Amino acid sequence: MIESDPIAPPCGRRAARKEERRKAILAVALAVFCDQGYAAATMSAIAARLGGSKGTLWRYFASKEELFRAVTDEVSGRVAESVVPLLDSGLPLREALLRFCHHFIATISTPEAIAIYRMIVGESGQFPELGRGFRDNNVRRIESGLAAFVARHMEDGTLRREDPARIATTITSLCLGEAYREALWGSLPPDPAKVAADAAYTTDLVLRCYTARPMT
Amino acid sequence: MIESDPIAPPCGRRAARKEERRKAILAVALAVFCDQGYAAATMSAIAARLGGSKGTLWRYFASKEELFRAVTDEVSGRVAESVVPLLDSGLPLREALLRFCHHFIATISTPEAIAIYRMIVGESGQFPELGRGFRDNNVRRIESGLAAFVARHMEDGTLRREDPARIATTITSLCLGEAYREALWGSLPPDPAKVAADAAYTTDLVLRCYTARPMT
DNA sequence: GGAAAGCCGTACCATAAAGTACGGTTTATG
DNA sequence: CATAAACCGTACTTTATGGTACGGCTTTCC
Repeated sequence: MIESDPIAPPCGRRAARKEERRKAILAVALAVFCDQGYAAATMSAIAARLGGSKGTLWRYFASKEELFRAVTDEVSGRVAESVVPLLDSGLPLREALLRFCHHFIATISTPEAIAIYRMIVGESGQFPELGRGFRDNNVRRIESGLAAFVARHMEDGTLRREDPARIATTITSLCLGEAYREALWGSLPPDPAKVAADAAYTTDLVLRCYTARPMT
Repeated sequence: MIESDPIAPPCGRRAARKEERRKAILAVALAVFCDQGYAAATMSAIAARLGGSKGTLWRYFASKEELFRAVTDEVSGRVAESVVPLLDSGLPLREALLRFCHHFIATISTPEAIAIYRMIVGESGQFPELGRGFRDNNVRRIESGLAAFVARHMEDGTLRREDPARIATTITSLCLGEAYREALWGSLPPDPAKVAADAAYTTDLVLRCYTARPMT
């Protein structure tokens, strides 16, 4: 028998198309899930919006649940990825922290982010891995990044030496202020002024509490 | 005064039974919704667990959605009621705040509280009033209570004069620490040690930042 | 050029759950 | 005691949806 090509992971145009199709499905499913919610979203709706047929959907994902999981997996960590690098900007403490908080609050208050979070929280009674995945892929990554950032500033003497993980949690908790709450509980798009205010307040408070030199 | 009559509302015994029945339905529905989630809970299951028939359910509530709304209405404000009075204990600032935080964190980390919160957040994409009701009946009441408490301690000079509402929000945000997160995202019953630690941490931080005399 | 894979469209199946209908029974009210 | 309301049990209707089956069309691969 003739050997097939042993070295060709990204082989053939066929596999490429397949991958592309998969991404397309995930994207469409994300959109539909986002504006219908998990329960209300139907596979038929997803297929329709995809422009394809239902059969194709089941060729890629064995069930609605699996598709949903794939979607959340795909999306999990997106916030962390977009926001953690900001902490390596090399800017001075206050500016770096402020930028981080601002971007972080703005990102998680997005209608899309809110919709995903709602689904994760809402379904994690039935599927606990959803909540845990969110915690591990998003929250932990962000707080690890923050903790490292904080620790760096302890090294150079700018911040008091306290538990960096605690401070990281404190920062993310404080970021869940008025702006975010209005989005989550009030179903309103975030008000940029409030986002900025919450970011500034968080930054101020943290610096006030944790700078090495006591406040004046 | 009404003597040993077990049910004492002013109306006839018939209306009383009706009210009682309604309460029973709400209680059962709450339980079923809590451990199945809104979508997975079925009216048949509720009727079964109630020991009654489906017809009865529809005599009291026109639809599943209406029943759900009634349940959340009934439950909304429960945390506020159980936790706000703690602020009027007359204890010194630190003790009062610590007690409040401890009780607050413990209450909202309860499996039932988590289950209800998950439903409210999960369904408030489809029914925005749910989230708003939660915010208005629970969050706002709690934070109003806290703000008044804080303002009182500003009056007597214990705390710095800053925006009491902001400080109230800060306190509740800080209470959503490790213990609560483990319950919400990790689907684990709350660890009493962590609850206590989060309460203590929150209290310390707030006092450190907002006591009138700069920290030593 | 021919085989195979992937895909579309559509029709279909099975199931489950919301909501209805109804006859018979208990229970309060007058 | 008679009436009417509330209620139970059960069977039924309707609708929606996850999931399947299949015939034919298009694209990729050799």
